[in-house]
Amino acid sequence: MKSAIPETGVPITPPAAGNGGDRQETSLHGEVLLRLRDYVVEGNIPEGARVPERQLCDMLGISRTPLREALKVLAAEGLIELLPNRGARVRQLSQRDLEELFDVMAGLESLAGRLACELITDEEIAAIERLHYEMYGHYLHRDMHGYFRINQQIHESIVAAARNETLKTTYANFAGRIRRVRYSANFARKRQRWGEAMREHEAILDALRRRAASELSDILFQHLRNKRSAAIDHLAEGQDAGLETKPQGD
Amino acid sequence: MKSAIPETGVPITPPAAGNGGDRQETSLHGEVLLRLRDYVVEGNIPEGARVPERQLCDMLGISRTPLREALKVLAAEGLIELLPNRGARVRQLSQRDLEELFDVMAGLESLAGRLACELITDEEIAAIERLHYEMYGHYLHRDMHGYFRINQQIHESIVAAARNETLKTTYANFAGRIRRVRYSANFARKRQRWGEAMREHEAILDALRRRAASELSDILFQHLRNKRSAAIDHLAEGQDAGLETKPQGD
DNA sequence: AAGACAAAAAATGAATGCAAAATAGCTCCA
DNA sequence: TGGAGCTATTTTGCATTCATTTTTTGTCTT
Repeated sequence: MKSAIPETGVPITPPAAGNGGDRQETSLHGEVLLRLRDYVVEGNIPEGARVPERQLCDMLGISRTPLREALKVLAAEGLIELLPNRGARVRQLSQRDLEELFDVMAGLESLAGRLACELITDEEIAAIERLHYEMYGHYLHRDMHGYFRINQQIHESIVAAARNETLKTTYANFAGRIRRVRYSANFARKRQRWGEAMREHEAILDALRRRAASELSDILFQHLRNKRSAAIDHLAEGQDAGLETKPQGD
Repeated sequence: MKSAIPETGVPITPPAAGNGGDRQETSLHGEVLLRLRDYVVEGNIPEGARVPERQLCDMLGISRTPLREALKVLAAEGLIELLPNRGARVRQLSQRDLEELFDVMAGLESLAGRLACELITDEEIAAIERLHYEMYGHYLHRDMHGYFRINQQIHESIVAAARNETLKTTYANFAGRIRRVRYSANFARKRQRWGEAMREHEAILDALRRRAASELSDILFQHLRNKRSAAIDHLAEGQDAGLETKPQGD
């Protein structure tokens, strides 16, 4: 068997027992969609690898119909590619694709900041401040993992403060697309960039406190632009060195 | 028959003859997707109306499998809703939904402007200038339809100048979602707003000439924000007056 | 022995079939 | 006469089946 998929599969619903989780998710195909999306996003399938439907069906314990529906949706989301008569592959992101994705993310966060300034409460800002100082602590301790976790929380808080569900959903979609590279692009050794990022975050917080929408928008865009450069650089190095974007646990 | 769909249906492929169009689009489901998307976007199905699968199948001359795949994709795109066990409905956009969508569009155009400033050529700017003056002509002649057509071309040119296919696709997606309301939201009577819009467009062009990215970003956002207000106002009036968003030809 | 052709096997795309859920239609009762 | 409850029809969700297309494998030719 030349399977490209590691055998991590667990059937979706223990064949006929009540589904243990309280997730009221109806419809098999919806469940399949969630499962498959996570499965792809988390990098369980090698990029560009062909993914036989049958195998996924066996893995998920379903028939091809709902699976194919889910695949179509994932393709529309940009996570996978569907080649006519030749099956599905995990979409391979070129450097250009990544640049584009980062830029769109930058635009979305920039927008989020702008909108957030309109209605954000003092409490929300205070919460972000707390996250900021927590992140600063991780920075001082050189705790990369903790830093990144809080960093994401800050950005998500800003998106949440924009009070725009459509934006939030779109943001989450794009975040999912680049999640795998994001992991590997933690500019691990770029100490200098790290310091820069901290300063940028201070500027973000400052602009947010003053509700300076336009300014915050600029800062966020530039911040993400810099992140993009760091990620692309890191990735390019990694590729040159032959390092694959290996999936790594959360 | 209580059909909600007007009988405009033409089978996708003249049953067994070679497909007349040179559109090499393979795969029935892809064709169905395009057809159905247009069909929905153009407002052929009343909002919120239930749409039996069978009827769409008959209309398109296909079986339910590819149709359902297309429906799932359209749902993921936000054009329709899929209620479990209760079929598909054309998504009804609340006023809040529209506000959110307009804001996201504003963010995307704002981003497009910012990016465009980085690489746009003098020729591209000249082309936009030509469009601008053409639009100005329509403005002077109070030719609403022509004005709007060129207006869209200008905005699309800016998005194109951003040189970001991902952005372009995303933009197109959102544009499709609000297309039906856009038509009806031509702030038809708002002469004052029209003049404002023209002035904003001049500012856009000015910033673009100077490649003033940040400034252009602000102007575009504000421009779209104003458009949003006009659209929402108009729509609210229309609803009060009981005017439905009736589809109108291109 | 290498490449080309052909047949077999497998995978995809779409249609059909079947069970469960929802809607409608109808009867019966207050 | 109006409404609650039950039955019948329709509709949805998923599995299965069938027809093409692709891929693989084996053989033959040069």
